[in-house]
Amino acid sequence: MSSQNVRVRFAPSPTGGLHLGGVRTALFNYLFAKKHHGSFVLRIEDTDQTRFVPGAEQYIIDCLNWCGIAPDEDPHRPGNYGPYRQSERKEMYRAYAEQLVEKGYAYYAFDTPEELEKMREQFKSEKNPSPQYNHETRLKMSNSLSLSKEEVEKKLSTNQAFVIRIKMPEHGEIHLHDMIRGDVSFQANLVDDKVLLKADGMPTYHLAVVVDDHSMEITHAFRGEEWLPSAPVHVLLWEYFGWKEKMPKWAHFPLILKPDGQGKLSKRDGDRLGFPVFAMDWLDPKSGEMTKGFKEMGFLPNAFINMLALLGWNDGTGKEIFTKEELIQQFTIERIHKGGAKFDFEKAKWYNQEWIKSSDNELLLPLIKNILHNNGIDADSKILNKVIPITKERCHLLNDFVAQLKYFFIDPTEIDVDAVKPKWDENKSSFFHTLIQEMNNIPNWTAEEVEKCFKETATKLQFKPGDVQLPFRIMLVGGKFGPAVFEISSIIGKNSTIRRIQQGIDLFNK
RNA sequence: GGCCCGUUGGUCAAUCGGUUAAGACGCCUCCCUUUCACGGAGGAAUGAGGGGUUCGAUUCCCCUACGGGCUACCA
Repeated sequence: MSSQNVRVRFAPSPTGGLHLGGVRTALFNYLFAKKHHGSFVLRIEDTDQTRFVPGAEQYIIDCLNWCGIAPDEDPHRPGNYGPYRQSERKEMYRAYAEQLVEKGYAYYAFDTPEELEKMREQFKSEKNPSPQYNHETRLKMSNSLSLSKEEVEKKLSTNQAFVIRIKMPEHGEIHLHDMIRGDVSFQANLVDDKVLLKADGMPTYHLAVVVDDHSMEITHAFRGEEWLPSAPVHVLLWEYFGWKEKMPKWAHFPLILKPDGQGKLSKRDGDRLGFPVFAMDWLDPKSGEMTKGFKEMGFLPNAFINMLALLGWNDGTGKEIFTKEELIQQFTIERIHKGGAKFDFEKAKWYNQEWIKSSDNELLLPLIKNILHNNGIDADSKILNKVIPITKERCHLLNDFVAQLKYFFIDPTEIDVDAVKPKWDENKSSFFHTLIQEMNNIPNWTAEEVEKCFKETATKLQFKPGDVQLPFRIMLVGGKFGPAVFEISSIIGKNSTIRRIQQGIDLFNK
């Protein structure tokens, strides 16, 4: 295979927020394309007009952009294979479907939804709870196989609604080579006569995916495992159209599962367990409901894709932190797992923390500044530059910076009184009074000077510095956390330090 | 029910017939630190079950069990 012309596609339907699993599918496509110097295309599968959600398409593109895996070709940046929305390709599908009917590989079916329902009721049994439209039942239904030529002509000429169904063979096996799973085979007669063209003239996924992958010259078709059962239909279609030689190589990715219980991870699980499932905030235009995204939750895009890539894939060395470039370099479809993986938000946060720790100030500063601003704190960049490096190892999420940084800019609003009060007495009170006086005499307000002053005062009043250091920290910070106290004191300055000590004394004396 | 896919610690997972069955997250202990974290050192914890094949199976095959997906004019 020539590496030059690799073309892969991510083909979501614009029906709502972009799910983790969707992003990972997009990511694997992207990595594969980039590794082989090929093209990554975004195709919008909007053939179900009843499920169309305005804004969802742009949202998907926004998500991919945020992740840093923007497509090379999409509806806004078309290449030579447009249109990139299936709704705009509508005309071509009918001709292909008709072509199949002519060749005898498909047929017209006139059954109404009610009739289909009736059939399913009628043939339903304990042994067969969901009867199919297949070689066993199709002659009992209303279609161009069961009806006379005249009847069919009449229905067609009177514009009676119809669909086109594939006529699955009654014998033989259909083989498929999956890059992850190897050979997979299906009994042809066990697959039903799937609808190819719907009554509204739109194709179903089955027709569209084959026609479009062919006309867009897709070389590798990657999708979630949920598509495996219908893969034989697609393989057959490639054959029936006479395109078998150009059929893309397949790979079906394992599913991302719920952390607890079992089943596919859904948006509901995120709501229930308190973590995001969508890449970015999604505002449903119909319900007005807002669903949290990884971005807004405080994830770095590189951490997000790193985490996703390692959910079901690894390079075999035990390495876990990868830049996007490293992922592109190391990625192979064959090393993707076969089994589904339960999503673990704790591990996801660990990835983010690793990325925060190793990210440069230039990258972090604008993001943090913005988050602080949204929390009512307008932080000075000069101070932020000093303070981010000494607090970032404490943050799993970008939003954690609010708590870790707040006290550098404003006096603490919540003070952990309980950590001090039990051991607070007259002597400590007077120590801090003295400390204020001594501090007033410090000419150069540096961490070293503050520390020296603090310890000398403590010794002078016969305190072990450690006994008064915790109250000092709590006065400045509000709680038992943060970098070295004297460092903090030096950064917030003499005035703020003294003010907070005074406030602390007042509070603890109460 | 049928079809398809899967199954190594709580979770993510390495191993491509021979290992004391890696590593990571989480958890626990200790060290560093008179805060929290980072860092460091330890610890508990894994091959679903049964048959084969083989000198030797986590690894290959079969069966069972379990889990998941699909079974729409949705993708």
